[in-house]
Amino acid sequence: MPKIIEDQDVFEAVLQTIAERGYAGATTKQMAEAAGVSEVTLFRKYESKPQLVRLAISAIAERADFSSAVRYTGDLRADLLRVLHAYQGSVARRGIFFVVLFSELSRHPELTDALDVPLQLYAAVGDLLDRYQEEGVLHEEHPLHAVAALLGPLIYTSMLHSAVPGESVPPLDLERHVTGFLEGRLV
Amino acid sequence: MPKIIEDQDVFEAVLQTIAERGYAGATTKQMAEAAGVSEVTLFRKYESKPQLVRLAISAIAERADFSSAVRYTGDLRADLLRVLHAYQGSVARRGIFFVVLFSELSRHPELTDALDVPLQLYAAVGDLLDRYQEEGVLHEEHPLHAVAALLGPLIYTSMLHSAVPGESVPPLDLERHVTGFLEGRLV
DNA sequence: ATTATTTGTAAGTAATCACTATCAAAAATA
DNA sequence: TATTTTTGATAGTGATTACTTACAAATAAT
Repeated sequence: MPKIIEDQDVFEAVLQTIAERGYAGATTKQMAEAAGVSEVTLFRKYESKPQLVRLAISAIAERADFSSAVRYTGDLRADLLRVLHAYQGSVARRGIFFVVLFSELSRHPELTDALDVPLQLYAAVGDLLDRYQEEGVLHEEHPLHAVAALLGPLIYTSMLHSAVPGESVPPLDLERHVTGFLEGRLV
Repeated sequence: MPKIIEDQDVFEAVLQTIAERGYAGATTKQMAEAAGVSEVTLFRKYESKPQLVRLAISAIAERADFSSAVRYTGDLRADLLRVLHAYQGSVARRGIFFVVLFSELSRHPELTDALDVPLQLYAAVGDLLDRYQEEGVLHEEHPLHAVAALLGPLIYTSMLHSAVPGESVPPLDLERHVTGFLEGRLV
């Protein structure tokens, strides 16, 4: 009973499984089950586990299209909000996937190139902030530190959210977060 | 050639190994090697892998003693700096361990109680920030969101640091970070 | 209707995992 | 010195891993 297998669906299931069990902890059997596909098909079409994961990451990165979200318009607040919404929608939403990526994949040499995807995103956000610094709108600091202040709390929150299910940790209010980033929290 | 095995050293090696390979990815063989101890000894003394990890986490939590770092003095800036230094020194320093803890250990039911350690720390920091909010010194927001803004960037930076070795990502300037947290980045 | 393609099932591979049993050697204790 | 305790080396357990082979069945293309 061959059905048409959509790569996109398989990739989605793969990333979901990794987000839940970690890269080493996620078995190809689990991935196949999550994708509703036979394990054999996974190897037939994608060769190996690292190759499958690599393809999945590339696919999601293409679809996310951060490059269009990270752009300069002169409206700092709007630019930051757009970045945060894009990040929230496509990265933080996948639970803790990128955290796992960073903490585990860097040790798997055949997968380290997958790290380029988020690293380039962070660099792009850094460039954006750097431009506003040069304009004198933002205080001077290492752009990557500014990126940390902007995206770090999102990662932290999604981390907490995945560890403590329920409503004890409400989702970040992005507008408020941008305000805190720009104007601080002092009354 | 029996030598005296110090639990503390073994625990340190265990956490180090997990920080590097993830919980599922860290083998008992690797842990034994890192500790300079035979793998058999690990099982003789600590029973099983999850038990060993549980003991290691408890031991490090006891030694860290965050409760003395998180306290109210009325000097907001000093209180925040003290918290950040404590966090940087004992958590962020262990590479990415706590991130791995959050992303993986929540799936291993026998280890979930280890999550209480950082969760209680975050709650304590939240209480501290909440108090300053009630005094009218800080803007009102969900305390855990304020904690995210305070600690999230540290986690993000240590994540980047472990993924991209070298000097491309300089360590966070904690004083500057507190300033950004309190006063924002707008010129 | 025939063929080629795609998938599933079943079985099995070698490697690795957490973990155990056995025995000898080194140190601490007496 | 004699004895007990602690550790290491070796070998092995069954389970699970990523991955393969072989064959049948379902669809798509012709």
